[in-house]
Amino acid sequence: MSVTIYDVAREANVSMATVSRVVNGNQNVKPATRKKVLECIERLGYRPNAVARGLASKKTTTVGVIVPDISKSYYAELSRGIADIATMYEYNIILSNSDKRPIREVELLEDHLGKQVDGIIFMSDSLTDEIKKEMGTANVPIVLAGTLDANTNLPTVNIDHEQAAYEAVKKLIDNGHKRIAHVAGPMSRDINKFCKKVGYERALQEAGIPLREEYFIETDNTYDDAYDKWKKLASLDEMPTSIFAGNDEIAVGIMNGIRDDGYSIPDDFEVICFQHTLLSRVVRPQLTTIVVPLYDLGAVSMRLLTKLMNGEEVDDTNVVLPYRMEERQSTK
Amino acid sequence: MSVTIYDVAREANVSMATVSRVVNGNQNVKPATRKKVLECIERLGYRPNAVARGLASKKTTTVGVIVPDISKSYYAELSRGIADIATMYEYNIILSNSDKRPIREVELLEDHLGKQVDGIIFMSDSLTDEIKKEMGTANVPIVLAGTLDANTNLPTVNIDHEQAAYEAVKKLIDNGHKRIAHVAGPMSRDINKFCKKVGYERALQEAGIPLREEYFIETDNTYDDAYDKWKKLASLDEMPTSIFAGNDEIAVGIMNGIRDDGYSIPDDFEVICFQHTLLSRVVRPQLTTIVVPLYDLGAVSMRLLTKLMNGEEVDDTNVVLPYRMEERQSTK
DNA sequence: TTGAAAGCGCTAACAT
DNA sequence: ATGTTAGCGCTTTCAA
Repeated sequence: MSVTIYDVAREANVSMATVSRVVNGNQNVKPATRKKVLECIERLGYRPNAVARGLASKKTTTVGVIVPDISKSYYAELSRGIADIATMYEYNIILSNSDKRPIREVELLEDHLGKQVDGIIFMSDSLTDEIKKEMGTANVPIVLAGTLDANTNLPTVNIDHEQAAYEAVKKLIDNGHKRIAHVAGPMSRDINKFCKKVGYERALQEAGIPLREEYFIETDNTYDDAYDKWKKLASLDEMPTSIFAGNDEIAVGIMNGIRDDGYSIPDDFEVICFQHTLLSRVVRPQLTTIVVPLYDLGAVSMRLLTKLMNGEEVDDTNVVLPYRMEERQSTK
Repeated sequence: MSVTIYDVAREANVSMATVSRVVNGNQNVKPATRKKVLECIERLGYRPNAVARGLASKKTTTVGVIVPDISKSYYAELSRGIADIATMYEYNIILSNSDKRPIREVELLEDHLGKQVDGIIFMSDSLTDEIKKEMGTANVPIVLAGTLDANTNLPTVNIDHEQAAYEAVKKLIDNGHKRIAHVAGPMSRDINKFCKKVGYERALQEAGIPLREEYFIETDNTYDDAYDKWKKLASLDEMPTSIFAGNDEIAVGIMNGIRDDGYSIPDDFEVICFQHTLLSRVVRPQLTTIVVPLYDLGAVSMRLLTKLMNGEEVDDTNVVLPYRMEERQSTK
């Protein structure tokens, strides 16, 4: 079949061990032998079998990435950050979509572990007890990226969503608004429920503005749903004068609703949101946003994972990355 | 360390062969034995080692996916199609970004082959001789997804971009336009150079409209570049009256340029483009587009690959998928 | 229906 | 600096 290390050894009149040393860049090889071996490798078209290597060395230089849906640009961007750092440290990535389904998440974890990945980066809306239990059986490090970790002590990488939401709403308050709606993503996502919403409420309370149930709208995170939900807000006796949206896709849905009703932004309504995609910059008016460093979340997660896989001591395994606000045209 | 097939065998008082049969669903096992083995597997928390299995069976149930940039929604969407079919056939995916760099593409192919993937799905702008040569050394099937294949006979999955471009431009012509610009993606991408541009030219020629050099604009496929390039068109003595854009991101750049110059769409300019993202639907006016079935391109590629990996006879390895035009507000 | 045994292609002591 | 020799954990004949 295909050429093995043994074929190369025979061809070069050395042992497999020597070929192995050459392939792995071990210095204990006489330059002349190295040259000879390299020539045979080239001539025979030898390509080391990583599976055999993995079995023998118990390391696959592969990490698992479990993501809700790679077709969402949020995760696509994050994954690119993961991939670049993985490449830098010579790891491959096995990428799987969970669609946030707990059963599937457990299956995938099991599956990746069976494939002997050296580590895993996990993303989800919320961690079930089952998945936590499954993670407990893993013998390789796991890092949660952009995923809240309630009462486990798994390594995580995040931004301070609560504070970011607070600042976003604070900006609206500072601009004089008292009627501020929050059009959120699904509450099944912990970050929405325990961070963004909480930050929104904290800002209002701090300003002495009472919370109004009718100003809180939950969406399924899609443009279309957000567009529809605008009607709810529009039908209120007392409409809000500004909107804090969970992300830019939601914000654009709301914006188009506002616009189609003949109102204008930022004159009639001010809008602010978390920025996940290009959308924020290309719609008109451009959206004022909290810029989420998605690429960095991925990159830092992977970097953290490499340390963990190396058995390095990590002082703080709960990394919090900075974010920034970008003021554009949807606020004054 | 971790529990192996041998541990299970001992615990269940059977041979490894029997455990292997149970794990692999082989029918030649007495139900009682199967039950006993299954219990031990459960009790010991045995998890089959896919690396060992891969070495022994010479199949890894893993396919390689080499993509220019997963953070682009074009490829993210396509990859999701690949992933879903892969899951259906119980394959894992190793996903790598090439950034379209030929050297990197060759490295990645080599790398994936070394990992003993059972097949590869490859995406790129253009195939260099080196990559074709490298592909020749592969002992597993390779499918090109959304990637033009000049004079090789690799399996491919595509839509008829030339015809689609022709129809898009034809629509503009039918709407009475004679001054039609083509704002294209980079010509380094074969599909742009040999399909979309050619379809544009064919439509014009067929209508007896002479090609004008100044109406052909190349961009780097980004919103920002397209936005800048609008100025070129705007500065012409005789501006075009309609634009055929390579994709929606380019189209939105052009649209915003048009709009910022105080013109209106579709009254002053009509715009049509290929649809790669959500953008087409959420901008106002919504864009008339050629809808590219990205998910299906991925799914069909993976389905084709499974057949090839199974050694099935495939009558036609150059699949051409249908597309459709969606008329929205950027044309009359 | 079950077991024994020979690899799969490599790494990693241990020798020399 | 190089070779010898066990495995790594599984699948897969071949026997029984």
